[in-house]
Amino acid sequence: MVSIKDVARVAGVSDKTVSRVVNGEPNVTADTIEKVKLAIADLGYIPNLAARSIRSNRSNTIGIVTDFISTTPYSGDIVRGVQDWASANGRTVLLANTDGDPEREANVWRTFKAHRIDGVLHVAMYHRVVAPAAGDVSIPTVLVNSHAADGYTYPSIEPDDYGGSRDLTEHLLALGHRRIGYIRLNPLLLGANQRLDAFLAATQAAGIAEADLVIRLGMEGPIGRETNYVYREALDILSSPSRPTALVCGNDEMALQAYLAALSLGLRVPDDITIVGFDDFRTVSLGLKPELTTVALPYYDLGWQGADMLDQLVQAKGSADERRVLRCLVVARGSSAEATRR
Amino acid sequence: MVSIKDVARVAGVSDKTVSRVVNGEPNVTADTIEKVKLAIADLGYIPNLAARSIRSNRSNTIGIVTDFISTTPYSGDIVRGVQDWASANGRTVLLANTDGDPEREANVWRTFKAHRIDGVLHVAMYHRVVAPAAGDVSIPTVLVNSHAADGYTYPSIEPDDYGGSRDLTEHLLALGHRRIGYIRLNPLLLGANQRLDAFLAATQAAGIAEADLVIRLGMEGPIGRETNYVYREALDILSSPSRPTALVCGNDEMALQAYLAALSLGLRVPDDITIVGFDDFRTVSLGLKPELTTVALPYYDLGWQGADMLDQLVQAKGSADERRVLRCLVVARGSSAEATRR
DNA sequence: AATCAAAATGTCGACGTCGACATTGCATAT
DNA sequence: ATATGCAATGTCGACGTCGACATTTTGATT
Repeated sequence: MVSIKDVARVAGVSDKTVSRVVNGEPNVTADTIEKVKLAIADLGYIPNLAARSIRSNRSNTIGIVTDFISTTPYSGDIVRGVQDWASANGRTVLLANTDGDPEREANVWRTFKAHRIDGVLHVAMYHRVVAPAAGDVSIPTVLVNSHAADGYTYPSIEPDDYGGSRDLTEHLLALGHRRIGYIRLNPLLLGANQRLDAFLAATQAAGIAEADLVIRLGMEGPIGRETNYVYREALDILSSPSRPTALVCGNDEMALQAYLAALSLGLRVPDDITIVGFDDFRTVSLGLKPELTTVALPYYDLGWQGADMLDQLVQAKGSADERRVLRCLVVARGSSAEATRR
Repeated sequence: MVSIKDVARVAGVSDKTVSRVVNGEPNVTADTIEKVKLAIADLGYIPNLAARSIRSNRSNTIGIVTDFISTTPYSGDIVRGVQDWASANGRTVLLANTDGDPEREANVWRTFKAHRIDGVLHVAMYHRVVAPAAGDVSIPTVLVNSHAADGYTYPSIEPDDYGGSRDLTEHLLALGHRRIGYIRLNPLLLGANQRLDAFLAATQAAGIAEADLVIRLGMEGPIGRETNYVYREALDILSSPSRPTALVCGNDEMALQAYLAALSLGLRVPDDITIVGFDDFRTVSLGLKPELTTVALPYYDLGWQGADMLDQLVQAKGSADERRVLRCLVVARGSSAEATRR
C-alpha cells in the first residue's frame, strides 16, 4: 500500500507537507499543493484511517446496533438515513445486529470498543422503551426509535406517534366519519398506546360517543411471534349491522388484512368503508388498490437526525438528555373518503 | 484508553507477553496467562484494532456495498446473513449505500480502501447482471444476488430463480391446473426472464398448449419508478370467460394486487382461483389471507455464504470465478389448491 | 544591504501492536 | 557439576500519521 512517505518522495517534499495538503492545513504554497496533489493522483494514495485513528485517538466511525432487523422491513430506512449522514460528513458506519440476544449485544460492544468507535446509535426496530443494560457509559450513545427507561439518561429521538394518530383521526372526522372502528397494535409496542390514546382523545374532543367506537385488539404476544386476530376482527366489525364507516388499523400490515376482509364481504374501499393504516410502509400502502391513507413514520429522518445528535454529543456540544420527537405526517390516498349517509 | 502496556505493567510482565496471551500464542506458562488475564479483566483492556491493522496490514473488516436498499425491503436479510457470518468469524462489517449513484459508489470505494478493508461484498438489491465499473480490482470482491457482465470475472452468488419457478410451476401442474395466467415482473430484472422461461419450459413439458396460457406484463420502466399494470391485468385475466384456474405472479407484491383484483370480482382464493407469488416476502406472503404459496428466496444464505466465499478469496483459497447458485424452495400455503373442474 | 517577522517546510517521536531476534530460566543428560 | 537444548520471556523497532517544535525561505522595511 502506498503511504504518505511514498507520496512525499515522488513530490519531492517531506511527509509532513503531504499531510498538510491532505488535511487542507494552511501555509502551503499553491505550487507545492499542486505538486503533491499530482503525486497523490499518480500513486493513487489514500490515507490510512487506521493510522490516523491510532494517532488521533478518534476513528470517525460510528456504530449502529440494531435489535430485530429481521422482523421489521422498515428498518432499512433508519439505517439508510444514518448512512447518508455519515457519507455527507466523512464518517463511516459500522453495523452490528444483536437479534435481541444479550450475549451478542455484549459482543457487539466489545467490537465497537475495539474499533475505538466515536459513538453508537442504538436503533430499536419498533418504537419502545429500552434499558440499555449491556451498554457502556464510556461511549456516547443515542437511542433511536426508542427512549430510555426511567432512571437512565440517554438522548433519544423518536416518532411522534401521538401527533400522527391525532392528525389521522382528525382527517377522518373532517371527512364526516362518526362511527369508527379501531384495530389495535400489539400493546407491547410503545406506538400502540400512543396511537390509541390520541385516537380516543381526538374522537372525544369531537363529541363522538364511546358507543360509536368499536375497538378491538389486533394482535398480542411476544414481538415477532404474536397471535394475529386482525382478519377475524375486521370481518367481525365489518359484518356488523351497525358497521362503522371508517376503520382505523394499528399499522399498514393490519390495514392489508382489513382490505382483504372488506373485499371478501363484498365491500368497496373507500365507497363502502374507509380504511386507514399507519407507518406508510410502502410495499403495502402503495401496493393496495386504492392506495392506502396512512401516516408516514419519519424513519429516514430518525436515522439522519439521530446521527447528527450523536455527533453533537461526541463533540460534547449536545446535552445528554435531549429527547427529540419527530412529526409524523398524514398521507391521504385513495382509501379514505367522505362518510356516506346510510 | 488502556493499552497493552498498561496491562503489562499491572501484570508485571512485558507487553509482548501480554500480546502473546491475547493472541493465544503458545509458550506461555499457565501461571503467566492467569496473571495477564486477571490484569486484562481488571483494567477492561480491549485490543486496539486500528493498531493491529496498521501493524499487520489486515483489518479483519469487510465492506458491504448496496445499491437500492431503499426500494427493496428484502435487503435486510442479505445484510443480516453477512453480519451473522462476520460475528461468528470475528470480523466487522462496514456498510455503505450508493443509491445507484456512480459518484457515491466511487466515494464508497475510497472509504473502503482508506479502511484497508479485506474484501467487499457487492450486494445488488434485485437479481441482475452488474458491471462493477467503479470497483477496484485490488480489493477482493464477491457479487451477491447478481453476476458479472460478460468480460468481467468476479465470483458471485445468486438465487436459482429458474429452478424455483420450475418447481412452483410443477406444484401447480401437480394440483391439476391446466389453464394458467402469468403476470410478468419488470423485464429489466434478471429474475423476470428466468422465472418466465422456467414457467414456459415446465408447462410445455407437461403438454400444455400455449393457448391455455395467458401471459401479461405486470410492470415496466426503470427500476424503482416503474409503471404498474398488475391490478388492471389481473382484473382483465380474471374476468375473462375462460378464466384460468391459477394465476402466477412475478413476485409477492404482484400477488397482493392479484388478491385484491380477485376479491373485488367476488372470487375466492383458492376455491375459485389459485394465486401464487415469488420471493416469500413475509409481510405480504403471511399477511395475505389465505397465506400465499410462493417461493422462498434464500436471502439470508446469500449473505452468509457470500461472506464465506469472500473470506476464501481473501485467504486466496477460493477461485476468482466461482459462480454459486442457491436453491429456492417452494413454500406451499393456503393460496394454492386443486384445480376444480368447471 | 541588513534586519526581521511571517510564511513555508522539515525533523522527530509517539500512538498500540506484534514480528524478529535476544536473553534468561530450567530440566535433563552427561 | 557442567553442558545442552528448549521453553519462557523480554527488547526493539516498524507500521502510517500528524502534533510539537525546529529550521529555512520569503519579502517587506529600514
